[in-house]
Amino acid sequence: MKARSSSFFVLGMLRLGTTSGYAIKKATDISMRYFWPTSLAQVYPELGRLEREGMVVRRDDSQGNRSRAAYEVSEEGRAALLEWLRGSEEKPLRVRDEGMLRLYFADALPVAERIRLVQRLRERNGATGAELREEVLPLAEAFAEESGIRFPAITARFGADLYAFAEEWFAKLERELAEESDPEDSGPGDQPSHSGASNP
Amino acid sequence: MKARSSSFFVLGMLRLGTTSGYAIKKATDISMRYFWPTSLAQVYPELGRLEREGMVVRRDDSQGNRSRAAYEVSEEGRAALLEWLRGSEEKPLRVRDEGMLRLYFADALPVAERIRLVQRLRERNGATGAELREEVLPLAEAFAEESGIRFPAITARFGADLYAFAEEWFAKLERELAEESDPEDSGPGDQPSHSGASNP
DNA sequence: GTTGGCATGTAACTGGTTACATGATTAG
DNA sequence: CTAATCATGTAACCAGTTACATGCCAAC
Repeated sequence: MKARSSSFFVLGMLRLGTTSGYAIKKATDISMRYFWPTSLAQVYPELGRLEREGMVVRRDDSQGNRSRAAYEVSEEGRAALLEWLRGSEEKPLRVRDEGMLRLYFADALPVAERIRLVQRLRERNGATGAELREEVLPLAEAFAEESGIRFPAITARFGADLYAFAEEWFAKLERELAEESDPEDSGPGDQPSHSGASNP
Repeated sequence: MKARSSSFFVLGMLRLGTTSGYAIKKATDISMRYFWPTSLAQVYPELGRLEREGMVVRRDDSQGNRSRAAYEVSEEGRAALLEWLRGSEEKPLRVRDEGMLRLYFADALPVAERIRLVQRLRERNGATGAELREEVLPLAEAFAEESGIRFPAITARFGADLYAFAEEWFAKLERELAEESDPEDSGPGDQPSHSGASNP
């Protein structure tokens, strides 16, 4: 079996209780899209591959005239998943993000627009954080309660905390840039020294 | 001109003072690889496209027998970059990471191995954080000092802080899991209730 | 009766990586 | 003298996305 992370993604979702391709996509959109977005056009061929490799077994689960497949992870599939989970060398978390690229080049913008850019970046992180906190975390925690499966909730929590951190970080940068460009606006009696190597 | 982020990446790097394709790749490896990894096989064709579109001007910069091209951003190129930097709707920062996938499915592992997985994830974030803190940040700050261009350093700082946060978060999770599975190991007089919805 | 969700799949395209191919110059 | 770095590019491949194509069923 070829070691594609997408295969393990599907395998893992099946082991978590989802049975059909459609269900995998739906469940992912709710809970895992922040760290592993996917599409149906990826899930279906992957299920086919896994079946051919004997990692999953397909069974018909049609309801009346509406066809549906139900997949089950085979013994080999379980073993492969476990082996992958144990896999030792962890590649670094790599982000590839257009927003960060904009930040990197922000010197090209006039000061006021730099601040607006930073503000937008703060807002988008805030929005993602809120989604995770308010929508996916509660669901993941409910799932943990009823099933005893805790790591989906832990993952959601990490996402919520991470994006909250990013939001705060950008909020702080925003304040600092605003203070620099507009010193009179700082608190009463404040000497707005933009000097010392303050945080960002 | 087609709105590919890779075009703006190259455009931006040129505006930052790098002149050749090779130099762009090298500079990226040092400073921006954490948020925008790239390869020569992407940079060269991109430079070609940008030239055909009139965004950059290629000039020969060969040193003796060693050929080298030097690109300069045209007026149109500068305008396009600026427009892109201003571009309003900021797409959410999307991560796609195998490590997080492992975390999500970690319930399938026996407890001791879950902890080891979390430990590995902590370590990889720590390693990336250290690289950013010790290698890229100093360089970016030196560059800021000599050029007045600050946002590369700000970006590096964000990366350093972000990965440090992630490291701490996983360290905390690691401690909590260890305490749960091995209650005698907790501090003297500690009632190791694994109950209350503590952080992760 | 028509919109939206359930359900499955394929085709075309895009963006990116690794490997290949070549050659000059410099540092050890 | 040979390994590393500078320098440019192409070809083959891979993973992922969007768009297309089809049809059932429930809700409004």
